[in-house]
Amino acid sequence: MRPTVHDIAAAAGVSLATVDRVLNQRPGVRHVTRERVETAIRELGYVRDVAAANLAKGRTYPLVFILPASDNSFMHGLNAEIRQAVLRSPAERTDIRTIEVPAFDPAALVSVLEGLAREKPCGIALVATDAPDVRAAVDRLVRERFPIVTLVSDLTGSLRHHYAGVDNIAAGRTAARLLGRFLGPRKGEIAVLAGSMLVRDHRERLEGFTAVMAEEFPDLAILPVLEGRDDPEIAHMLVADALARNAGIIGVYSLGAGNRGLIRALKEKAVDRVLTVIAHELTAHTRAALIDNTIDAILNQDAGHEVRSAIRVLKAKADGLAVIEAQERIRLDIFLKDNLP
Amino acid sequence: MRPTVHDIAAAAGVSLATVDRVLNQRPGVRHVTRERVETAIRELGYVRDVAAANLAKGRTYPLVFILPASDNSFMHGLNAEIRQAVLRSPAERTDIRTIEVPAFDPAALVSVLEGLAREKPCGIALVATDAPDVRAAVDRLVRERFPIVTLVSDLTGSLRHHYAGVDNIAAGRTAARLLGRFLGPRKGEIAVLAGSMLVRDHRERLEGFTAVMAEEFPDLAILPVLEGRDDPEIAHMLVADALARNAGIIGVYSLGAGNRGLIRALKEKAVDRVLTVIAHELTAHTRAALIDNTIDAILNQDAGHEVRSAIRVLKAKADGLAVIEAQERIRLDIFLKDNLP
DNA sequence: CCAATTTTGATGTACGTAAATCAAAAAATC
DNA sequence: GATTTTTTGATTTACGTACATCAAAATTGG
Repeated sequence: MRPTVHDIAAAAGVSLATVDRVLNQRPGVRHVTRERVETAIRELGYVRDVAAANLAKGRTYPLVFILPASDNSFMHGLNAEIRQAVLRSPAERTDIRTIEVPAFDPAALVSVLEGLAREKPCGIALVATDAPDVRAAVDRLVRERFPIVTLVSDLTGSLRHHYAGVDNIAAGRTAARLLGRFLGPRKGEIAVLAGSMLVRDHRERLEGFTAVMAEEFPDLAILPVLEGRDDPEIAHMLVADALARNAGIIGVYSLGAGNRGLIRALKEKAVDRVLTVIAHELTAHTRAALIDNTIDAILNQDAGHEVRSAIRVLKAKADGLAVIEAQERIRLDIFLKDNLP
Repeated sequence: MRPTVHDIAAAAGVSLATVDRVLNQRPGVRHVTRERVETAIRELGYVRDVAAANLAKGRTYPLVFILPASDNSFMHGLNAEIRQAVLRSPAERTDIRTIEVPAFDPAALVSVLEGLAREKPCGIALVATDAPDVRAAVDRLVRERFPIVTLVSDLTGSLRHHYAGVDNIAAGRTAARLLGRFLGPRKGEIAVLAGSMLVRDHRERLEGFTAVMAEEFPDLAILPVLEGRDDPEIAHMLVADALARNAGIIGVYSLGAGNRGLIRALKEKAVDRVLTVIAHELTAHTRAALIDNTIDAILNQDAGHEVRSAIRVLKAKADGLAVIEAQERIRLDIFLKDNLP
């Protein structure tokens, strides 16, 4: 059986109360005694029974999720997964609150973060907007010992404890290689549809994409990026226009949201030509398009996994426990029509 | 706050002891009283606090993993993941034992399964060998209320509670489409290297592969399957021989283990020709081959995820709890050189 | 060496559930 | 209606930890 506090007390030759004082870093223990207890803990390999501790403390984990108020399928999906997590709250002892902030608005995000310090959640997950002020606010909270994870979009260079999202540079590189290999020896032009170059994950995807294209597929020329603002209408307009004006387009990489518009444009304007299309995010629309061959491959991040991972990591950090690294790696899912879930 | 047994007792107008009798299906409760308690449970939305219950019971979960004694990278990896899980046992209250049985030997597997009934584990995970006797043995154990999950290789048509592994037909189909698309307009022959057609997962991969090849890539002809018995030496010999004798081979699909031999053969015999190669299972060898362009894509199943999933599912079944379906779906990972973990 | 202070021990209660015991009440049997 | 049997209640202990209180011991300062 694993050792208990009683075993530690016996081994260290002190009382239960003293062990408790050491374990919960309460004052009133002489330095030498504290060391004696800590030695016993190490030697017996004691690990606190988190379940029993939580029971005794009546502990819950108040968590805050901060999301951009974006009206696209992916954010809706992310929201839905958080609601699922809320349903599991009783069993997981979590108490989850979500806050919506205007998208692409660092100031709003910062003010929410500042307000949070007072309400003392035991963990914060946020879809980061990449700005110096946000980084500073996050770093401040981390220094005040709040566990913080970034979700979907990272905040490189900040002190956040963990990033629950995919490697977007790798995603862009993967998209490029898939597109390049699928196109084979053909020469032509590639249209790229993004949401906004102000968002870090989109910038990174493009960066990875152009890098591999330049290195490995010199016969494919990347056209200037179309910024669809993750809006189906704008995306439709931009793509339809590009296809109408440029007959040399043989491939499309859609690295953001708004794929509904892209798909409509492809069906209207590309019936007579063979396009190879790679898009991000598996939704009802992209799934249907993959099945009817309008899209050739979908790169996806599993929002459910991201949310569950963020919660696990925040709880672990709050308890000062280790996480299973491999379990928390968010994979880049590649879907062809054959391996759809 | 979530309701406790006390609340149920008060609501149903019975004592704590009676609630306990109902909850733990102990005898000595009149039918009408039992119903009154169950109604209260439903109306208050009571859910047993598993952590507290386990604490009170001093419960552990004795689990058994039954694995084939195969000497290949994948099985070594699977074993390593189980050892990792053993290290987490104290925190997860598991008590994991692994049993090795000769590979491809239904009789041995059956006799292990029969022996298990006496030792009363609270859950069994097995890499199934697909045979009627095995199915019967599994069904018998399920009827005796043992939670059972198949791992890596399924036992279709049996009563097993869950399958922790990938959809191998989908894997084969995906491999075919990747290979077909990568090869583009080229015509030629495809070599297929398998472990053994006696193993269900290999049969299924081949089935999916040939189906998509026939439907969508009629210009590619599949050569007779090479059975390498998951052995690098045999694989090397078979592939080297095939390449030497057939100049028309332009693609290879390796759907089993023994890729070390395949890679060596490719490097020796295919320096002067352009081959497109898809293999299964990410190991040190396949990873290196992917990076140096010997292999074009690797399909993988995450052994760590499979083991953790099997454990979660077995524990949940033992407690009669629901599992998060999406979390337990084992994905088919597709790795190009750009998205390696 | 005494007093003041700090450190330690002993003990009890609590968390939500399991499991056991024994007495009391209710129902079924004759 | 008395007796047996079944059902229910009341109470206790336990799991491993947290946390509080009060007394006792050890240490420190003067």
